[in-house]
Amino acid sequence: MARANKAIKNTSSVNVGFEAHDHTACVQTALQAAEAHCVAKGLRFTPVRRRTLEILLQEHRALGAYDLLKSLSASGFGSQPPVAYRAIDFLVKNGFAHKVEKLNAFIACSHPGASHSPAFMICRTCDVVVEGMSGPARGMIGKAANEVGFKIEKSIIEVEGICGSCAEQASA
Amino acid sequence: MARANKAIKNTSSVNVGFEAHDHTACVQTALQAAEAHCVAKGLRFTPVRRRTLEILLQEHRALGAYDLLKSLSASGFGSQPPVAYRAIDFLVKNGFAHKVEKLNAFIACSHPGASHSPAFMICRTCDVVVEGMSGPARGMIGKAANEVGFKIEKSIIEVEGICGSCAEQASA
DNA sequence: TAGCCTCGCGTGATTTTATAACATCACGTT
DNA sequence: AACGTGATGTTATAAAATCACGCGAGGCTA
Repeated sequence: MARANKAIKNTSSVNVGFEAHDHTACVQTALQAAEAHCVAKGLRFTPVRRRTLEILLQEHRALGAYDLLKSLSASGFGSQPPVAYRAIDFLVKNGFAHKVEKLNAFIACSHPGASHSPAFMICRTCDVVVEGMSGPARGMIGKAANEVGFKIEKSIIEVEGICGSCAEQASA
Repeated sequence: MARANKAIKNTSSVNVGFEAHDHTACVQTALQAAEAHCVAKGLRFTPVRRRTLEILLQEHRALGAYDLLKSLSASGFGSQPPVAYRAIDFLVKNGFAHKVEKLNAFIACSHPGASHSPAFMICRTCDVVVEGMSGPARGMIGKAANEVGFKIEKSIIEVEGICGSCAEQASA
């Protein structure tokens, strides 16, 4: 699990770090927001699903399905892949989490509610993933799509590179 | 191999179809261009690598590594995964082919030479993949990256949706 | 030309990621 | 209580990717 493990070494994100960021509270807030959303939409925010989102929120980084599965089974849920994949599917379908295709990994949504197409910046050194926002069907690709009559439904935008802190360390 | 097989049913692309498009010639041209590029750069365009590119060019669609492997072994090359992956790595590294992350599949480059960041349109109905062009680090994500000091090295842009011909069929 | 080095290739084995298929259980409806 | 639906759990398997080892062809130096 080279790639997945590589991600583990980094726990903070570029957004966190200064003030002591009450992560516990922010996780709770996000969970409550998700719960409210599910109630409103008639979705079942079951224990596995809730716990899965909680793990993603706590870790605050992209986790592989099998990393999640490990945590879930440690939490008393099933230990077989479908347990994790089904929970992930639910979260992704409903916008609570996203898949980072480049990493085959999943991350809690940073902009819940805001119906958005996510765009990820992935540091190749520390594997931190930051979610920016992006409108769908934009730029040259949107134009190209129009020209050939292609109707964009979903866009995947992921950029790889080096983040600010890693760049500093490299030049230091 | 659900996803990979699904792709098989479509052999043409939105770019092909009117005139009888001499595909044999266009494959040969592309191969010769690749060969020339390798000679110029001191790269070894070996038989497996050449054949791998040839297959991708002939098929003119995204192929999984194991689809490629099957063709390669049928052509007299090795039958184990590394055979395909090593050839693919070479082609991707040198810009002769691209990986479509969303499909875990590979496709010959449509704009060889033009040092570009590819952008793919993927039809969810027929799985045809069309490569558009895109400058690196553009749009909102480029802006967001600047703001947080993230240096973009490579961008992955893939949009999913429905292509012109599939849309027509659906409405017919 | 012999010795050496590097790189590409072939193979076996394994790891990582993802799905299929099927039984059971909880819940709401009738 | 009977039923349908959807969530969960399990076994098994498929699909995608990598590791590790050895061989051999080509260049290089001596």
